[in-house]
Amino acid sequence: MRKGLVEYCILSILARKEAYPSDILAELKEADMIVVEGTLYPLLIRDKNQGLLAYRWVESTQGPPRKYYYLTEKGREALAEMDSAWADMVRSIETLKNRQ
Amino acid sequence: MRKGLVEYCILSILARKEAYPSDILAELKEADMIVVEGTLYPLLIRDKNQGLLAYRWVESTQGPPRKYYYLTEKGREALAEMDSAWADMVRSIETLKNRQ
DNA sequence: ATTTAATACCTTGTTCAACAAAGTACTAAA
DNA sequence: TTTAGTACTTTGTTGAACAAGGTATTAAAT
Repeated sequence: MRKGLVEYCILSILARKEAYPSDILAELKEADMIVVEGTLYPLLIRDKNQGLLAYRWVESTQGPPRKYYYLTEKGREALAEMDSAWADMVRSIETLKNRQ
Repeated sequence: MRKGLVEYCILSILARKEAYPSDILAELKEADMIVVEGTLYPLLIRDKNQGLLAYRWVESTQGPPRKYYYLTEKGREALAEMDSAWADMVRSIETLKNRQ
């Protein structure tokens, strides 16, 4: 019911611009959301296999080439549903909290 | 990181008034948060064993006696931390979403 | 050339919240 | 003394997230 928040965050990040894993981890960290590599990589692979994400190789001047991930159309649709589910969840909590 | 939202909801409900499981399920449902018995009962027992909740038996006119659960002082402290964690999470999502 | 350090990516095994699908026990009315 | 309704419990499963490793590539240092 409320699993997949990390996935939601990652799709949200990639909705703005393509990024490679270290970029994503850095953005999550800036938002005070600590996620480790062992969580991120399998998640990216899973979403790629489901057709939500795709990637392209990009050469780096400071090391090995990087996998830049970006949202597919299917990924944007999935994100739209997650936006809705997240809004529902926030509303649910508010409902519970504001009840007298 | 973001597990335990059901637990958060239940403690929030019990922070207002004591309740027995069916009451809790009804309140969750009103807030559009579907939780099943198989989730609720073990969770109540777990939190009771951790000292966050306690219960008292109350006779019912329509069936067997009920376990009315209520928050302990330790439970209120735990809830305060969850309030903070939830606020952090909402803030994190907003941060990610509002970035240009 | 060869080692070292940094970067990038990947894998295996574990944990535990939540769920599914049962079951048991008690109460009251038929 | 069944039947139906309510209340509570248990066992097994799933899967997101984590912990703790590993391999591969690149560039700089030796």
